[in-house]
Amino acid sequence: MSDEPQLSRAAAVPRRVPNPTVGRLSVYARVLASLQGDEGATTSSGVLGERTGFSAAQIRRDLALFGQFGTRGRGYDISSLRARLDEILGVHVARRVALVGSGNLGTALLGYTGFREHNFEIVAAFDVAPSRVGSKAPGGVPIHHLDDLPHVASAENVEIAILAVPVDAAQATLNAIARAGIHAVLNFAPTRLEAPEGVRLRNVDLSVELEALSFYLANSPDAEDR
Amino acid sequence: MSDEPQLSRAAAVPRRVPNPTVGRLSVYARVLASLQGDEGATTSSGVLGERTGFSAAQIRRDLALFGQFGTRGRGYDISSLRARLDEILGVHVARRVALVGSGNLGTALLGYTGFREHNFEIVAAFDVAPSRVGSKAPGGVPIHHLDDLPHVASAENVEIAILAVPVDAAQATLNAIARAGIHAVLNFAPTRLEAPEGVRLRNVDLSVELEALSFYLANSPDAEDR
DNA sequence: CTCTGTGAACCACTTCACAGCA
DNA sequence: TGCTGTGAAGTGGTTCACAGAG
Repeated sequence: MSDEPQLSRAAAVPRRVPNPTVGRLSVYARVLASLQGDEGATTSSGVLGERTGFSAAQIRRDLALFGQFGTRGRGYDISSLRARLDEILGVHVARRVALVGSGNLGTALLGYTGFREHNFEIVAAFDVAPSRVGSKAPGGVPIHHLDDLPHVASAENVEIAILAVPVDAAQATLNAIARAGIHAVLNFAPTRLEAPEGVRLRNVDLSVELEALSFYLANSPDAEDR
Repeated sequence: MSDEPQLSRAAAVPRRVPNPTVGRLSVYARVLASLQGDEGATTSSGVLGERTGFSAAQIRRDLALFGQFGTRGRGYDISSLRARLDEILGVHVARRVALVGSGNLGTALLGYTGFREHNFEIVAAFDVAPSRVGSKAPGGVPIHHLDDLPHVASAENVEIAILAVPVDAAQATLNAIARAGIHAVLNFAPTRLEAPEGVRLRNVDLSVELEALSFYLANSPDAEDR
């Protein structure tokens, strides 16, 4: 069972995929979407390289991880590669997302149209502030009390949580999310969280990003010329 | 001049710093801030490791890049290490930031209190929508027309731009930012941008983050057990 | 005995370079 | 001929493990 004879192409997702590859797959999918043209149109690792800023070799290597979709001499079929990438990324089905924390940032995220385009659907929001609970966020998403998370999450089949609560509440809220059976969390709270068993956690940390920029300003490798 | 005899500690910022290290330094600084206690209190790479989730060896390696601030057997002096990190990160002086694009996400960022805490100050916002230009964003930050960027940026000594415009406008706006003499940009537009000469660009891409989470949901390494 | 600073080993990811198929 | 897929080499970052300072 370790070596089922591949019917030439296709191929399942391999045991281990390098972390950086996952992010790039998402970029490839986006570029392919913008390239999508006539039936049967193809592209190449070279073109994708120009459009994505990654090297052609890198792209071939990434794609080859999942099987061989290319045709030597011709390149990759745009629409079938795109379909396969969506499938690999699991975005061929709509993903149901909960927004936990409906403050400033949280509600701004609700207004971000990119989610829908990428097949992510925010189906519920949560908060603890009495002023917000019970109302609807912009876009008509109902705001529930955090205590209702387990119930609502399972009723709504939530798969991903966006965590946008204050730092002090972040770890406890993350734990509650985990207990509610949600296994993927995108955290915006600027603090290092301990991921509960079985939970995939990714962090978007504005402070870290800004401080990194500040670092480069302060230590510009070629600051002398301006 | 390549080898001035270090007066034991201190040490300038080295030629090359690994990219991941920069982000970690920011995390160390944050944890040190939360640890700050009595005069002369110390901590160790072990403790910092617990608090940050990075390995103790990793932390020692990162810090040693910038000189030797530790004392064998005792650890690191909390407040002096913190001060030195702030200096290395360039956040011992306030950094002046412009917000370019004052839509949903942009204004939400204005409400993010973390900036001030970390010594980043949003001094101006920009937009092209007549309905927004001329008004003040929440927090009292004036919204200028994008055309005034060069003028305002230099008058206000803006060093960092936060780019929060729609995808179609992103590259052109980035170019305008570069022409205005700003050399560090944090981009929220979900698209791969070409950084103009001399511009440090960092990306925060929600779609990529969510698709990465989706990937792990779809290909959970241990999906069988739940 | 503790905890740093650091060579050396290790590992993960990337790039090179080319054989081979269309 | 053009472009993929992939061994092999290379690069960069991390971990090990320990000498040595306090």
